[in-house]
Amino acid sequence: MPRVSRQQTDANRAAITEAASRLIRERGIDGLSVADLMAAAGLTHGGFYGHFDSKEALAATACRSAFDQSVQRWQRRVSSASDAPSARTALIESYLSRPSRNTPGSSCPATALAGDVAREPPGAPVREAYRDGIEALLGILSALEPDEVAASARRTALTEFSLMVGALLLSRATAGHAISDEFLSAAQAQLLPPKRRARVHGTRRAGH
Amino acid sequence: MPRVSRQQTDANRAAITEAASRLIRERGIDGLSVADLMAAAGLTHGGFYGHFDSKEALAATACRSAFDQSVQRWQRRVSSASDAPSARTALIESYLSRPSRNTPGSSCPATALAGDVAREPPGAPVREAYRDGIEALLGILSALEPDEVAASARRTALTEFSLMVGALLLSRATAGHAISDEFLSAAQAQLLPPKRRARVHGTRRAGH
DNA sequence: TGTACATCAGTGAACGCGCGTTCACTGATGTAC
DNA sequence: TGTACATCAGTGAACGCGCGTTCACTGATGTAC
Repeated sequence: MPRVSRQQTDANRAAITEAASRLIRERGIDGLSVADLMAAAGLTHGGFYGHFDSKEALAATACRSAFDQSVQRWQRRVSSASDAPSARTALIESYLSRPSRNTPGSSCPATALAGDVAREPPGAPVREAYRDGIEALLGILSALEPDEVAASARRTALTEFSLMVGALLLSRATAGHAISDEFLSAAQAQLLPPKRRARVHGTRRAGH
Repeated sequence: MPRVSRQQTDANRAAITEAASRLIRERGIDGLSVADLMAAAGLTHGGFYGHFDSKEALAATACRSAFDQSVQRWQRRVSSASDAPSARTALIESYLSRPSRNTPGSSCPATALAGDVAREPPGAPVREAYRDGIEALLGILSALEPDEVAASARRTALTEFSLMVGALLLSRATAGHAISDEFLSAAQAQLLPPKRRARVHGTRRAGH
């Protein structure tokens, strides 16, 4: 069954990228093997190098794909909200939820990949992808801040995003203990005005 | 040179633990090999299993050792400060500094290991060690909060600690770009009263 | 439109390598007398 | 205190395994006529 149509080739590449974007968030860069990835995409491992130069290049593409998904999800939430404050509330409630904590594979790569990217060497391609993704999410968040001045809105977004990432990651690292939920609810309480605050164990979908 | 004295045996075990506590923060749990670890401790790899049951057990011990070091460092800072607010300021300035960002091997395991521990299976021994360490650091931090009520001080400590971990980790993952320093300075500005705020590029020692 | 054939996407065996772990061995240590 | 010897911490070769990557091969696709 070799020599597949160009259309099928494109679909295969998309399947590999999609599987990689999920598996890299679940297992980390080193935890994802080429053989497992190709199997998840319904192919055999030898074909991998027809689509990507190396696992390193794959990691960067998978990271970019994961951020694209997150950016689109954030933008969709913003579009469907009545105003900036309620969009901001929806984003934060979703981000700091149990479903988000429990399904890293479909969650925000900023949190899922932070530890991996932090250990990558300076010139690694995945670092550029990660930085670009962070800037894109920060741009969306800062536009929702009530701050009048842009520089001030960015500073606010930087600290709020840091808090969201830190709380979600600590919640994952302590999952199974009571403190795991405490991280989520304390961060929600800090970020959201009391009136609009939602319970951590809400019914929102996974992701952010 | 086999059959070393009991004193030397204890010293060797301490050397392995110390090397592991540093290397696991630098390279992660999976990134640290038994052979590299034993070489760093000045021994050959075969002797590892005379000291630890498995690499999994080593990870838990190394995690505990790293947190012990952090707890002691925090307590020393608190003891040498004139009052709670200045102790809190010293801790935060040190945590959110460039030296801390650049030397993960001697930095806080809460940040360095969060991503690794988050991916460990539910029963992994390192999870217990991590949780115990987080609670110990939170206990120190919450005692420095001005909140009158204990529950309120804990909530404050939970969000402040999440912000510190998130900002430091994002700073590492974006190192080499201007935004890396922005994460540190924005979090400092958020956590510290303007008057006492210090520059990110201060001359403090690495660590936290 | 139909035929001939070069292209090349995917297959699966194979590569060298480093991993965690085991184990027969060594010889200084620590103990029994 | 001195001697004989059992103990056992550390050595280094070896294990099976999975990793990233390569490559000869296959045969449907896509093109040239």
